[in-house]
Amino acid sequence: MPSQTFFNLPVDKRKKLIESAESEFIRVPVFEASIANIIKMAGISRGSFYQYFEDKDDLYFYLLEEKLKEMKIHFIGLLERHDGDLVDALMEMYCYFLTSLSDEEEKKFIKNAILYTTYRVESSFASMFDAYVEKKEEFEKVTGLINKERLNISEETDLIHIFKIISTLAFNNLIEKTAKGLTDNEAMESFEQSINLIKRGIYKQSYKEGDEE
Amino acid sequence: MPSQTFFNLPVDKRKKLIESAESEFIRVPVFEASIANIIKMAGISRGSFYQYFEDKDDLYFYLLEEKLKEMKIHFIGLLERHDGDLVDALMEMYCYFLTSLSDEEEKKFIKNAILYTTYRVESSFASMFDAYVEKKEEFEKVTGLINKERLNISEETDLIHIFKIISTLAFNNLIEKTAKGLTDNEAMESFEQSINLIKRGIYKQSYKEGDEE
DNA sequence: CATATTATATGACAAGCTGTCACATTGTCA
DNA sequence: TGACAATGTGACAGCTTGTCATATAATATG
Repeated sequence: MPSQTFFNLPVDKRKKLIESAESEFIRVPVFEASIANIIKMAGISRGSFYQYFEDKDDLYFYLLEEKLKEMKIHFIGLLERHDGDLVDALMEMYCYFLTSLSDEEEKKFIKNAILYTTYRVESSFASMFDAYVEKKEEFEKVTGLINKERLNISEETDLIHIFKIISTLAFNNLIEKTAKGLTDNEAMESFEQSINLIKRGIYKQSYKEGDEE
Repeated sequence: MPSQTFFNLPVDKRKKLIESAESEFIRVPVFEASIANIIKMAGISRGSFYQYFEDKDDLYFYLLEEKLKEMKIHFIGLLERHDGDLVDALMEMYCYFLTSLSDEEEKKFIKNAILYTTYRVESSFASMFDAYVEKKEEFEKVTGLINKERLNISEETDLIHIFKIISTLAFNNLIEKTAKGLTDNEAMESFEQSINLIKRGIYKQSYKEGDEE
């Protein structure tokens, strides 16, 4: 987390610093980004930088999470609009995310995040979908909205697993899209095909029942 | 790829170099690993290092892929042993991978790979499961072995999607296990629960049919 | 055998990076 | 005005990487 000093900064200065950082993270992935570049652009001294942030990562994850914050807000609304259909809501969520990456710069930022994703980056993205799993009350607020009638759930934990499966697939679809340069449509189609498969099950009903121990 | 010069090296020297590199990648993740440390341990000069490898990544991915090579060999055998059941074969594959990470050092190496996974690392791991998708003939050799009767496939591409879904889930399970320090059993259980969900489908049959457009 | 040619090995080096610290400046309150 | 805290500064040590002129070893050729 950035220090209080950073948040005490006059708006202009803070804004300039953030913009400088963004433009550096647009240029190259985190691990290649240079603090020297950022402070040069922002016109602050090296010492100041370390007064605001612990290190490069501290700044980076602050930015990344700020960018993802507004995404999270949408989810509950989407769930209501889809009559509690978890899958449909998550799918539109992902679609919204894809199309909201409107300008080129935003896309490059995400590309640098995605292609050099570490566990921590993935967690940030995952929390866009399942932040609710962490905080019990938030989670229950969401599960209350979900139409469970529709889902093939036998245990309590199944719901969490479904959450995880879908967000994992969404995230992986994003990586694939980014790496292979797919269009939004191509990515969404591939995603839909996967989702349809797991909706209806990858095993035929007849075999399944006979096979299960 | 390492240069020919590297492969021409006397066995002892090459071995020592590889061991030095391994111990550095066990100590810290790639992006923190220091070439200086590796060459000091291996007793070679800086210049030589750059005659063998393009850069740190070149060495790293050479090592990583060597480690994964033997894993791939198992897969066809597993598929036969499971009467062409794709899911069961992939599951045992993953289980084998987990338990084969026997010694502590091997585990640390993988941990450093997993927690600082980039797209390239993920691709290396993915290729353990779906290398076959890339090479057409290899792929057909494998698909020939798969019992498709059992699977809920309507389009040609569904099979590839199933491959991808399962390997994505396996990889993500590995990340989760590593990050949260789960035991092999805990990880496998969680993985099985996810797999069972997608085997039978996450939507109830009745709703599905009525809902689909 | 001697010499030419190619392959390999070396470490000093420029240019870059990070995080720290003694010090300078600014702001605030009594 | 003085005193104290908050903030800003850039030189610095110590690390990093990749290059290159040079030295040595190995092989081929007349």
